[in-house]
Amino acid sequence: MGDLQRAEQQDEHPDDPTAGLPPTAWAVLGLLSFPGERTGYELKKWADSSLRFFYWSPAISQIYSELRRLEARGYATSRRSGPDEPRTKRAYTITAEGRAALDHWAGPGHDPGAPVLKHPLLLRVWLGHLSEPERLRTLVHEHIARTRAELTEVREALARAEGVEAWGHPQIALRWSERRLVGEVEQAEAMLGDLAGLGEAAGREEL
Amino acid sequence: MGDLQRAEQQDEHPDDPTAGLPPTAWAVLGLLSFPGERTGYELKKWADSSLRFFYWSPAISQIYSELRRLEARGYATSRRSGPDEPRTKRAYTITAEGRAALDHWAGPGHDPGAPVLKHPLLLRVWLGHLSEPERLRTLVHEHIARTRAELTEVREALARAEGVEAWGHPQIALRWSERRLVGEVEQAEAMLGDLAGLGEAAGREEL
DNA sequence: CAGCGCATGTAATCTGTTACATGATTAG
DNA sequence: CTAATCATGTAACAGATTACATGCGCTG
Repeated sequence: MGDLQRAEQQDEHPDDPTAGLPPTAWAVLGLLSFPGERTGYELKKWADSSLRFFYWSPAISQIYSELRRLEARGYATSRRSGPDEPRTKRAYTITAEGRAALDHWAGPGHDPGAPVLKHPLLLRVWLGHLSEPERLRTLVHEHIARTRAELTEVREALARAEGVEAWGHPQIALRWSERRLVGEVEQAEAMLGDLAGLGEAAGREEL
Repeated sequence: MGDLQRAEQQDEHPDDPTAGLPPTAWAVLGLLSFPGERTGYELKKWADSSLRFFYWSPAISQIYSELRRLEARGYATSRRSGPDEPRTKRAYTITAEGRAALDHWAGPGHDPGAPVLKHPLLLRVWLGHLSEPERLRTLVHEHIARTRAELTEVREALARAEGVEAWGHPQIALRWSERRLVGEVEQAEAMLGDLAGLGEAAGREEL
């Protein structure tokens, strides 16, 4: 919106410890805030199986670099796998400073910001005058199929989360995602109706 | 998903004229595909008032650079305002090549790609163990208010589009956005219920 | 004439992806 | 033994934003 002239300064006080980290860093640190230590690779899988439903999944290389950055800031520490474990891997743990920073980030006086949606299908529909009506309908059907597939993935994730102690909030996020995807299918179906309506109107004119 | 190892090659044939342009460029070119010429500034306002509801609004400086790129490719031409008009402005028009490229982009054999959602509120809910329950509920309420405000904006845009000839597809996209925002409010309200459920469970344990 | 909105653009920077390199372990 | 998967990283690049600079025209 209003960035025609000015950036709308998310007024960060100069000593705001929340400043200077992109949302991805907070997401990664958030992943670490659950009990236990984990490697970049594990984090990526976690992100793929839950974060991505409401907040996209960063590339693995980015996760590695965010982890290094968090460690540089003292928000996390890492440990190479000992000789007991077979593999050369590096596991990260959140530090007390990291927790404090996260708490501050989650605290009041800090607006989460508006959601961003990039929906390529809708871009295509919006420019629908460029496509064959048939083509457009196919795209919408494919989208419905893709969304249904995602829905079963969410439900699987939900089943896995069911009953795990202290996972209340992640579960709520997954339930939200489930409802959202159900809505997405309904909205796509409604749009199919609208598209048919357009076709009819055009058809009538041709008579 | 699958980008742990490999990029999932959107197999672009080497001579695909669709290749080499980011989605934003197509969105801008799409904006130009509607009759008439327009300036970067106008494009930005257009994007803010409709594109952004389903496909985010690029920064004004990016619009300017995309326009220059499109012109360099021969997909658009520009014209400085004549002495008749008061202001020094540059208006862009799509060329025949631009239309051809857009048609190809919109054509078959070219997957629009999956929608991307970045929902900071859900990131916060997901990490809800870091916040006071009260704080979380406030955030959700603020989000509902913001969404309702957006909803009236969509409806205004829809009212403006109503009746304009040949705006059928943009209208459909706006109607989709309207339904989506209605869903967003419902889902946020449902989540409020889930959050209350968590609180109750915790409350019971404390008895 | 001061200030705001219109209008265009450049430079620096940051975020994030893709491609590539490397090696170890495990399943068939 | 070989292929797949695990695991970590680097380098180059692309996409996008922010900050900054500039100037005109209109309104009060």
